[in-house]
Amino acid sequence: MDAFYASAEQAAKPSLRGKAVIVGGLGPRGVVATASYEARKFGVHSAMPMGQARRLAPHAAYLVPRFGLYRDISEQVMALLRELSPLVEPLSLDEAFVDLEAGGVASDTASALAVGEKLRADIRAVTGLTGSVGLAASKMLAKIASEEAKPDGLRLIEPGTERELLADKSVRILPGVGPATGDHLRRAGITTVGDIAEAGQDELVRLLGKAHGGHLYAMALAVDERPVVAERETKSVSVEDTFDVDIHDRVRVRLEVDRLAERCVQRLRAGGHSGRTVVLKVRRYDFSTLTRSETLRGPTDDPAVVREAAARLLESVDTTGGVRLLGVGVSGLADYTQEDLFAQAQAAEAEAKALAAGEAEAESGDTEGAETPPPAGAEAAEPAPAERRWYAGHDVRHAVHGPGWVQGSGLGRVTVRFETPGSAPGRVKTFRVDDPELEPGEPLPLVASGE
DNA sequence: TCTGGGGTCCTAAAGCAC
DNA sequence: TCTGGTGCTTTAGGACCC
Repeated sequence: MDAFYASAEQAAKPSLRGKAVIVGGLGPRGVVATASYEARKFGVHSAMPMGQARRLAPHAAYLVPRFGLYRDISEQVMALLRELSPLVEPLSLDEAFVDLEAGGVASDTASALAVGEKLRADIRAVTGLTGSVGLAASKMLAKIASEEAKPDGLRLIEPGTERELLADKSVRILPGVGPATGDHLRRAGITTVGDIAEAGQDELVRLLGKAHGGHLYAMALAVDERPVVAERETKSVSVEDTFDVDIHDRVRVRLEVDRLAERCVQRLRAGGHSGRTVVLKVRRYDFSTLTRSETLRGPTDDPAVVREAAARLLESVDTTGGVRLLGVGVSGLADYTQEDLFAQAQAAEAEAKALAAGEAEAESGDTEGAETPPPAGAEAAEPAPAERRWYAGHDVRHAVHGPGWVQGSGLGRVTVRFETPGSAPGRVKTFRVDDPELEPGEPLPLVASGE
């Protein structure tokens, strides 16, 4: 999908069509998730700090992402892809590989082009958004083709022309070559894909190591045998928060770690998983990042267990100077099964017994494990009841004026633009943030579903 | 207003078993 | 018993992707 989040917002908000739209975190440390093509003309691009984007495009519309909406659209598109083939590999909400051969599509150029154009038309009809299609003999080349097709295009790489096509391109177009590897190669005098092919496998392996070097050399020769894999199982689950200002208070750090552990376990459970390894991530004031991990004897999805492991890991981290980000993750995932439950119950029982035995022998000293966990989810995030948050870009409904979206808020006021995906650009009105006639709304369908 | 969040994969070191 | 090699697991970090 082209500039996906921004395009979805433009489709939902008529007044933003043709305008610079930037979707991302709006806090002091936010970054750009997606910039519309109009915004890209100002030099704004993804991963750019929001402050820099505001300097480059001060008049753009700045919106908070609405993942629920994007997920719904994504599901519509993925459903279209699954009509083409059972082998669909989503890369993200807005990208996927499709193995057309497995879908029984004839392998000639004309058939592929026909399927690609029909898909683009279907995506537009169903979602109201444009998507681009890359057609080629491998995942790498299809991806490169789709990049070249954007926006709103289709590109087919003819078999046999691959190496020629790659030769002059920057090494950065190859998957797996980011800033670090790009620099590394440049220092060795390698800047194009052709240079890699010329340098030879031995040289690449010497520069980048066996796995990475060998892989890259193959890519440079347009050799990519990676299959399209429909269902890849999750390997880890994590949550992290960057704070608007660094946290110095050790007690607060501990509290945030508890909350993150709680959230992490919720997600873990929602996915039907349990895991053995708990990971704590700390980004310090100077952006240095460290992780600490602990592997348990068996998989768990118990919030108390994860919280306590994370707290233990925190003990080994120096946070003087301030903490910018905290994260808690669980890896070593196991399917959540009866066996796990059984093993857990047994482990808990054994632990309880050991503890009881220990206490019986010596009822002094050892404070470990004696502290009672705080009541689940209690004093945590208790939002001040009067203070409603109105997020830029989110849908609202007014008792008199109907559906609209938040254009901005501050100083006790919230500005709403009243328009819907199918309407003409709408008018703006301003209300008090606690206006009883104003309430949060649900995203409206981008395409009228009337039959 | 310098640098998000959720992942994956690779590497290297260290500890341990054999 | 000492030593060496090997291979697995755990841990930490880094690069990369969208």
